[in-house]
Amino acid sequence: MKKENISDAVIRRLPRYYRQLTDLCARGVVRISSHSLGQEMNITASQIRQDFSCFGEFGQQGYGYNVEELRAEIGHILGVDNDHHLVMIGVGNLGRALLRNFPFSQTGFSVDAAFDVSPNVIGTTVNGVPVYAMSELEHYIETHSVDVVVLTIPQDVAQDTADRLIEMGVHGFWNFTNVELSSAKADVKFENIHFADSLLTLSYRIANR
Amino acid sequence: MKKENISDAVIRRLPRYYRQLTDLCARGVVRISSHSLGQEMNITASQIRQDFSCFGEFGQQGYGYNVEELRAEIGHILGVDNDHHLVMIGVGNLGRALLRNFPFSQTGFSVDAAFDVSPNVIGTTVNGVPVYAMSELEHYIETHSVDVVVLTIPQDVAQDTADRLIEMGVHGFWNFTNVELSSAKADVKFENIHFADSLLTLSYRIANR
DNA sequence: GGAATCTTGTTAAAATATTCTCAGACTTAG
DNA sequence: CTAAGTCTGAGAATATTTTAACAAGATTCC
Repeated sequence: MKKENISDAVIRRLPRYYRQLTDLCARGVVRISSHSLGQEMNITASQIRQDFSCFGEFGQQGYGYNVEELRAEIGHILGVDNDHHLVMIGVGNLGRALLRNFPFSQTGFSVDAAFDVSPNVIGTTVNGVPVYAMSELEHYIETHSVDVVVLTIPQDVAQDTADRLIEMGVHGFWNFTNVELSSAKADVKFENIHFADSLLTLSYRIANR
Repeated sequence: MKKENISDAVIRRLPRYYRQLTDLCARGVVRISSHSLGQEMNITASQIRQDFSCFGEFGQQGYGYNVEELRAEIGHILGVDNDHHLVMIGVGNLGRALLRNFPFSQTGFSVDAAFDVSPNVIGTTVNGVPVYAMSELEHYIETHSVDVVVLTIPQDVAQDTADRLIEMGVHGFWNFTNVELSSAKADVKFENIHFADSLLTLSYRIANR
């Protein structure tokens, strides 16, 4: 039975399923039951079936799931076959590392442009992505379709920059700054990578293990 | 009433409290009630009080919380005043970006060394951190105290490397590779930064907003 | 083809997490 | 000093998430 509102907990597990299924594909596994998938992932079979059932019926009784088919379904749910357009704001060490290493295309994103304030990088390209001056951002957004903006900028300009972009209609932010961004508009989505938060939870857990 | 087992959900909120309190400190705010803190953070006052009560009684009826004091308490719980030792394995674009930008010392970590296989970086220093050959890793770990290892290496060597290190007594991993690491030992803690998972959840949410 | 075995999707139960409520302690203002 | 107002921490009530149970469909093996 398809569900209307999918909980955040479920959504956050989807990429992990997708990864595992990609791996199974690569290993040539053709079919898998929720039970064995659960064993591999250290998740209960119940949870897996419950999760999948939010989106449809992908399995067959007595057989299990076809790995390739299930992978495609979850990929589709996550939007890996979309053609989302993305621009990066801030081409410092982190921004450059992402442009060079991260497989954007495998996740359904094409990186069209990057922006920075530094004359050192303006006019260059990083891994084929042209770097423009921040002053050109407004015009760029108005004349191109941009689904997601990656924020790898200093934290003191993060909220202001986001506000400007939201005003121009951007509704997806991949935020690497150490601040909690927010918007009055409910359909603007923020996804944060908070390095410090992550390391601090590890700090807590190794001290209290 | 202090609790014995703290849930993961609570632990993951602590760094956010810490960040907000740091900000309040900087703004010169001396006291704050759970209610107003909740308003600023978009969290219910109940949840805040419930969370804090897992660790002790930090507030005062009729007054609220002393910002500086509460910040210190939470910092202490998270271990920002610890002196954890950390080494980085893999000095590619991402590793370098972290070494250059991430404020390790503010989170209670000192970065003592980095390791890589590439002759181009072995023998250099990045932001004051010496880069050694991977072949020296074993000896280094045996002769130094290492609490956390940062893994910024290719995913195909991630689990093997982790296994070697666990064998040598490392029990904290900050994992940036796109694989799920695991260990039979329960006191080994993994904290993952899965970039792709993060972007995929954003992809889902902008498509289903 | 038929019996035994699997395995799903769903519903129910159990476990967790969040929110509500309120007595009692403290603060502030007069 | 007193009265009115504020705010915490704890316990109770909800809500959500996870796990268990199971009927029914499908597969496999003989």
